[in-house]
Amino acid sequence: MSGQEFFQAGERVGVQTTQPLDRLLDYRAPEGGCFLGAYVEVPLGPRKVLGVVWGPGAGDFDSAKLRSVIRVLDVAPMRTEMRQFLGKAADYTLTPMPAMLRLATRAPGLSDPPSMRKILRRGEGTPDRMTDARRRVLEVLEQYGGLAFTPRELADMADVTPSVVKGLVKQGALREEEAPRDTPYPHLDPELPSKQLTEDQARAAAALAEGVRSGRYGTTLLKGVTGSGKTEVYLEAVAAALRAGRQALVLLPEIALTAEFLTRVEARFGAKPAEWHSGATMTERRRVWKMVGQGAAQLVIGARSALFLPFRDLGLIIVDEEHDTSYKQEDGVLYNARDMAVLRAAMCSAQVVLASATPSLETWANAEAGKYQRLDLTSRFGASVLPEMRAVDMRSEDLLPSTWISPTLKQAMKLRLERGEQSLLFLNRRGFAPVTICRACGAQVACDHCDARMVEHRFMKRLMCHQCGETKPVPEVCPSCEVEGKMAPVGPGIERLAEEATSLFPEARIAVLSSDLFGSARALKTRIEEIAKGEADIILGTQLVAKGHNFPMLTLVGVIDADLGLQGSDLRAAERTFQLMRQVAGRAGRAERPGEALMQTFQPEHPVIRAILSGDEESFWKAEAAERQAAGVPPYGRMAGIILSGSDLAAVFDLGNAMARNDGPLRQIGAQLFGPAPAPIARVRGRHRVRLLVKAAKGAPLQEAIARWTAPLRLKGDLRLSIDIDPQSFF
DNA sequence: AGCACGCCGACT
DNA sequence: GTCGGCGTGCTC
Repeated sequence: MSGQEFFQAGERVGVQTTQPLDRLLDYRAPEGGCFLGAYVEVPLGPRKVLGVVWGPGAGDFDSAKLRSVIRVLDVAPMRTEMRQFLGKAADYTLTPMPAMLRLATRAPGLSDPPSMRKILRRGEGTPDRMTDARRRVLEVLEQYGGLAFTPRELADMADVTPSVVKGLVKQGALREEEAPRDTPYPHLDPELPSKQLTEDQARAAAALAEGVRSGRYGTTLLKGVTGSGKTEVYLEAVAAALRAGRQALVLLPEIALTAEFLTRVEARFGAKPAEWHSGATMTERRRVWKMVGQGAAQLVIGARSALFLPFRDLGLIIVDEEHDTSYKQEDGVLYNARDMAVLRAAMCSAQVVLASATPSLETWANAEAGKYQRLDLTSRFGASVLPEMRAVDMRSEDLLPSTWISPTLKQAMKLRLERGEQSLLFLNRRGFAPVTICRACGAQVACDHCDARMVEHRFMKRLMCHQCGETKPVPEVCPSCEVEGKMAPVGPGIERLAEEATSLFPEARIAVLSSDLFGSARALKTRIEEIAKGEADIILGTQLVAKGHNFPMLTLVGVIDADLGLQGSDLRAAERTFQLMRQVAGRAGRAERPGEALMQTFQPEHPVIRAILSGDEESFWKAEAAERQAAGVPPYGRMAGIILSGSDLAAVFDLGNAMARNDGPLRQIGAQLFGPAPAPIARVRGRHRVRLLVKAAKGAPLQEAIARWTAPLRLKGDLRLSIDIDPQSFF
């Protein structure tokens, strides 16, 4: 490895492009030369493509055919640590480098010259007639000293029409200038007063700040129940990073949570940070990407893809709600943002904080093994006890068919209504009914494109496939036996539960929180705020409600089906159920009122249910860890999923069988191979899916073996293969 | 990823 | 004869 940082014009450079070529291509450095890591535009066949100067050229390509870099883009070169990070992430996830590079260059207009806009400053001239409106405009400029504004901003601030501003320009009282459109983010001030921290919080904050000051890599599990003030604590770690002049990144699992979070950041640091998520506009994304690279964005709040932003000096990554399953990217490049955060931090000597009330077993085990530091926040504001948690044994409850609220739960809800308090019912099933069945022949309505059953959504009067989004009307006639009027909804969905709650408590104000009932994150946020203010008596929610909202009037949580997720072959089912219930249960009694959590279950003696009710988390984790260790599954073993797909089922299976026969590389590392078997969702959008599962010992070189195993394959026709290292979901 | 090249079946 | 299907290979 040469330590060369700059390449003279005409020198050979190796360029990594975003095109799916799994190797570097040699080019000549452009006129004026280029730096290592420069983002460049290069000719490839008849096209111009985006690339990054990855190193010196290999020199194995005919000089006569060598072409030149077209131009160097006007952005900071990619840092060495970023190239290393992308390389390691590619190796780990078995993702081709170009796909990795595409993740890191997801900024619109990257190759465009910096976009300019018109701004106005105070000019030399004085207007011939000084009107009231004109005076106001000039006063605004005076007030802000040397600052300049766009005509629009200036007109708004002075409360005049744009024509007044235009007039002043004509008179020479205002001067027009061209300035870059992408401007630095406002300065964040870590010295503004923080919230008063409890002793517990202050101790944790100090420990995190010390880690940040060390300037070294380190990962900390910050564990604290809902309401223990995790956010306040890790914002102090952010403050420490800002003081050290380094950048910080906060990853949030859900876009819906960012708005509330931005307000808290503003309160602590005096300005809003940069925001990175799929909902942001093109202009905003480009600004974030460029400013992050220049160090002109000190703090970024973002979704998992923010990990691939070109930070100039990243000193801290917070992964909030680290156990959240949405950190796992499930299509395209398959990666887990939590693990990639740790990798990235290791590459740039940053600290990672994994915050959660209910950490994933992986994180818990890493802390247990001493690989991560662990900080516990135990005290809560107000009442310092967990809610009272009880199981409702559904075997002895007297329930009418097609109803799901037990008399015990109903009684508890009635009490809350009388006291003017809120109840929350949790059911992780969207729609009205999960299954539509024919009472004549027993057939279930399935999606025409996938094998998933279709879910009735009564509010839109249609059936919907939660796999592909396909909808169709509820059939009058059975598609299978053609008998009329026998189609019936079976099982509970959140909408149906709402119907039941309405009939039980006709006077109550009922709010339903389900992702498909809201058009935008904003609408959802507004509704959540209304509910927090007390504008609902009964809240019905899916997964959404388990995500850390504060409802002060809430004193009862009812889990409609605690058994959902306990059964099934997913190795993380028990963990998920545990996390979900703990988190939902944590909602109750956040303010002073004592809370109660009721779990409806048909198996109250199940170890998971018992562990949750006992309130002893450590014993749950230890039991679950022992079970996983015995089974040799993550985090005590390694797994990878191989999904094969294609339109011809037989061809997909043939490929799977051929792969299973030629599993030499896997056997060499002592790995086991399961399948091929139809993937749990065996058909998606008309494509058949077959799954192979690889299981290996913890220390085994799994990626290397899979790479050797799959490398010789030539995929014919529309066959596709995707590799999922550390699969999260088995669906 | 695109795009050209090329080798076979179905037409003018 | 030639148009066009898409399988195979190349791009510095």
